[in-house]
Amino acid sequence: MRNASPPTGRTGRPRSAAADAAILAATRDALVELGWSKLTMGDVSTRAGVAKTTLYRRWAGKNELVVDAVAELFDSLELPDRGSLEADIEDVVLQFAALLRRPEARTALMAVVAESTRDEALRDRIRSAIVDRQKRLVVLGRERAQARGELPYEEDEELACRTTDLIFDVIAGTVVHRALVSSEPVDELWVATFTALLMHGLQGPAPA
Amino acid sequence: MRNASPPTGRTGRPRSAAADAAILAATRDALVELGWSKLTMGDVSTRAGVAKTTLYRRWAGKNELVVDAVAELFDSLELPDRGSLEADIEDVVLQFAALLRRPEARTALMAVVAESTRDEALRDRIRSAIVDRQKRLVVLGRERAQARGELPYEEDEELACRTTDLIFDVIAGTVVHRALVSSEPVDELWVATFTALLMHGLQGPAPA
Amino acid sequence: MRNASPPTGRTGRPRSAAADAAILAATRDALVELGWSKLTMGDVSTRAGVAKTTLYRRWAGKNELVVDAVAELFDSLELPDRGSLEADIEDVVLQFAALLRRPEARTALMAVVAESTRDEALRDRIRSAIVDRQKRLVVLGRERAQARGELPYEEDEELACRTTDLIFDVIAGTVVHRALVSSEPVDELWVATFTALLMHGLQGPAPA
Amino acid sequence: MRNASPPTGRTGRPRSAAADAAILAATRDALVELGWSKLTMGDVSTRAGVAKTTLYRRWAGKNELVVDAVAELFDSLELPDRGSLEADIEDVVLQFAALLRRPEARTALMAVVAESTRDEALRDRIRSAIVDRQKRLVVLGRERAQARGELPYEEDEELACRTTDLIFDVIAGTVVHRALVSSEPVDELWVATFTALLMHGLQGPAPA
DNA sequence: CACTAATCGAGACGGTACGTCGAGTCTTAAA
DNA sequence: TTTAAGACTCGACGTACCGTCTCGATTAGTG
Repeated sequence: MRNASPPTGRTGRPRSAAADAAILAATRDALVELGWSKLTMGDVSTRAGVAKTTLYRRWAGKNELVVDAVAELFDSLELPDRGSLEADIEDVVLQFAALLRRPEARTALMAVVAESTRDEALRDRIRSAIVDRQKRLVVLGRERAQARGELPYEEDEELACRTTDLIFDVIAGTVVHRALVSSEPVDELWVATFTALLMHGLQGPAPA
Repeated sequence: MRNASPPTGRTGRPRSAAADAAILAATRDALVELGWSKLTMGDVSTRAGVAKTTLYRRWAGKNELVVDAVAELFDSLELPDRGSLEADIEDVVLQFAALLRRPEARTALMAVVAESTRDEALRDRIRSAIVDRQKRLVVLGRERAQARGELPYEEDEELACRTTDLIFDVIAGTVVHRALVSSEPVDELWVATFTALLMHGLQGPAPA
Repeated sequence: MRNASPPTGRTGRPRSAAADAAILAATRDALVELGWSKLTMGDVSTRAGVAKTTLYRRWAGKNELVVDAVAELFDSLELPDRGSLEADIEDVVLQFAALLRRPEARTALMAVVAESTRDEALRDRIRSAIVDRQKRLVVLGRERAQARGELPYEEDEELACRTTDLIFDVIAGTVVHRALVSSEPVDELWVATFTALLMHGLQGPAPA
Repeated sequence: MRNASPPTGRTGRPRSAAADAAILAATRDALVELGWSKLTMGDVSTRAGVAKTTLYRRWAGKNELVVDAVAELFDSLELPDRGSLEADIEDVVLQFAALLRRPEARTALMAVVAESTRDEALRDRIRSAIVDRQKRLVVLGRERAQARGELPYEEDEELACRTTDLIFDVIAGTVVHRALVSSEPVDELWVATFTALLMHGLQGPAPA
């Protein structure tokens, strides 16, 4: 998530640390008000009280800036222990849905994914700044469920990893699709139905 | 999927039907070569051998044009009868994954969804041109499975409808997330695993 | 001043005579409201309640249309017999100044002259529709002055002609320059001063 | 003749001085080749090797740009001392006629005057950039003639001023009308005749 | 009376230029 | 060396008119 550092030399005026924070906050504000496509670098720099050059010295462009500005929103997701796997899933799905109701998150997430379809570096940045960071939730949920005896321990390391990825894609993908593509509400009724489906899927015989 | 019709009645030179087709084809070509963000209206009009004004007379902007251009790609999806629900699902998931490997589809789909987060009209257009049209596949698959005895008949009309929506979001969302967000391949092994999960989920007790 | 006639054939629907008048009137109205540069053919056709094709069937373009629309304004100039050459000149200069206060005349005259600097045909059209037509005033004034004994008869035909042209250029040019370039008022005091200058010039010895 | 200055004070990159000259030169070139009505801002910017925005940052539009570009052509007019008022006038009239034979001058002068009939600011700009600047020639000619004893000293300041204006309008207006409206050549014969007329006019009794 | 041929309105068509906006870079002086 | 300020080049935007074209619908005179 870190952006390019000063070239290394130690002399000269040091970079303002406050500027970084101001820029990211300004970016989020602008996303809320304007959305991705109408957000401009000039506007962000004005809001942050910073020159455009300062901004370009730290981020390569709009995409990189927005990924960084948005990524930390996803860090707010947590997995409180609700006592059962089913309850844990419902909880995190509702948190995720709430996050996707924030305009800066919904608009930015889809936009950077769209850009990343033609930009390898951006794809990596998204994967490391967002995807991989949130897989921790799936791993943690599985461990708790195993400790509770709700799920068996999986000894095949690679199979466990594939299952983690699958579950992550099913949960995140389904919620995003429901909220942003189908444009339907992610309410408690729907979450309960979805979670039930997922629970049954997970409790079936071990996948191939 | 139809764009705005000529406002008035019968007089005046009629709109060229050929232009519509040429413009949509040019749009898809441009998406392949340039991607969403570098696609320009001027370039599309040039490729189509059409004046820019002709293009704006028929579509309000880039978003609307691209939704129409891409929507018909999705019409190529079919649900051949493979003899079992599981096989049918695997088949259509692979088709969908193949579609998402086409650059014009992957870049455009996410981009218009991103734009739609701030544009009610665009959201409706996406829903009617893409989402609702492809739900037919889920409905058809369910009917075949019921005919085969794989799934029970559901008498509660509204419940059936909610289930259709859920399954659609799970399948489409998961595949899109795997392919475009996680950036992992949708290969036969993964499809089999995912389908197995889904089958177990469906065969569990009726959802709430 | 006449515009292109129907190709010669006698059959077919004849051109509407009313349309011509409506178009020229609409052109003058538009000149008053918009000035030369913002006058558009489409706007004129709308004002005249006529299709654009009808307009182009009769005039080649904006320049030709405006010359015709404006030329007849200049026909309103007259040379009443005020009893002396000096009084006659003052009278016609004031008339001309009044004409140049009309917005459609001031804007159109200069504009078509500007266009004519690069368009031989337009130059001819201006000369025949405006310049030559108004020289009659100079000729008439000279004849009256000669009858009164204010000016000698000139027997050299060609010299008389050159003198007519010179006086026309001096009067028209000076008034136009005062009104439109220097942007100063052409009031009675100025007219008296100018006429006095001109009278002395004319009463000097015969030019070379 | 100066165009709008940078609004604020001292910070930021200063405007390129070279650009100003390049743009004005390019404008004159374009006027020669294309004439007023086919001159485009985009073309001027290309010729000058400058971005269109740079051009608009300095001039409000085509009119203002052309006035500035043409004004300095008029600065080339000079009043050499030929020994008599009559000879001085003949000389400057011939210079002015030569200037009006240059395509960029003839087309642009009339065009901006035409535009100025509907634009107060442009009228002022023409007056200050062209009219007032060239009146110096009349003033200088009068002073020389007075020194030679050809003309009396005028003590009434305001009357002298009005006379200066009148002579300027007579000379400039007549020559322009001859050259551009009547479309007749301004040759030595015509100039001699015109100058003779003017000399007699000036030597008559003092105007009212 | 039907036929013929040019007219009429409406408005879509391919173009060209408009004047504005944003991207990303560069050049100042100040810190 | 970074900073704020702002001018720079470039390229796309969406609009406005241009002058042409294609329609269906009127109008005459002619056959």
